Amino acid sequence: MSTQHQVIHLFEQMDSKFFKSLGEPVRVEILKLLMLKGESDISALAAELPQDRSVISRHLGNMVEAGILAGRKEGRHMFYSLQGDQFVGRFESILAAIKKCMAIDCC
Amino acid sequence: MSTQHQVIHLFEQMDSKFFKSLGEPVRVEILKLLMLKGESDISALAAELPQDRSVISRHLGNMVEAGILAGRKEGRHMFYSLQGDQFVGRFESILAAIKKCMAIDCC
DNA sequence: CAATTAAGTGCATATATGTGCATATATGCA
DNA sequence: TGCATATATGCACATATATGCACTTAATTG
Repeated sequence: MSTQHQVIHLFEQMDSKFFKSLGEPVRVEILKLLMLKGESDISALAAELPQDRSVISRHLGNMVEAGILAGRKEGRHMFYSLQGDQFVGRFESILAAIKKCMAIDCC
Repeated sequence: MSTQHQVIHLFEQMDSKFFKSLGEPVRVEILKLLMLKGESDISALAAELPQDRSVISRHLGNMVEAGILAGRKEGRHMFYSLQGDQFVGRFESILAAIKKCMAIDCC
């Protein structure tokens, strides 16, 4: 078991919106494309995916909401890109918190 | 952007079943309880949650499927516990893979 | 064996979510 | 201004998921 304090700290890091967003395969595909192509607009992403543009648009909105992507508007184009530092930081925080819990005598 | 090889390696680690499981608040509550109380049976967990026992049972099954928990049967009790090492390892693999992608010139 | 207790399953249902089409909104351009 | 392009939104619909109740299955105990 772990101490209450450490567990509470862990679960402050574990945002269900973040995991839920990463739990949808189409969104993960979008993430993959953004890492390979770099910042892209919706048309460029939709061109490589079977879903409708409107669907991609909504998934992108979801990922911005979840703090995974950043959106930048330029003229009539909307460019999306991975929030690299925040994305890494998110996993680092969670991992550090889990390790603290485990270090005690948990599991 | 990152190289295709590294991105592919990252997305081999990112199992949607794992994230989907962690994206459900009730399952996260169960995880929290298991970290605080240690290995527990369904009745003990259900006693601290508003949902029906059958619901807790199904969530526990989901988390075993996702590789988060381990189940151990003892008599008529079914004990569940966090797969601590695997859980940490999962986040470590993902984080390492992300960092390799980021190290290039991505994002 | 009958009764009790723990867990899992079948079923119905409410809600959430992904999807695509049609349309609205916004921007750039001739 | 009129038209084309890029994105977002309203809507309908199919599927997925969470939930609780009733019941079954499994194991202990009288």
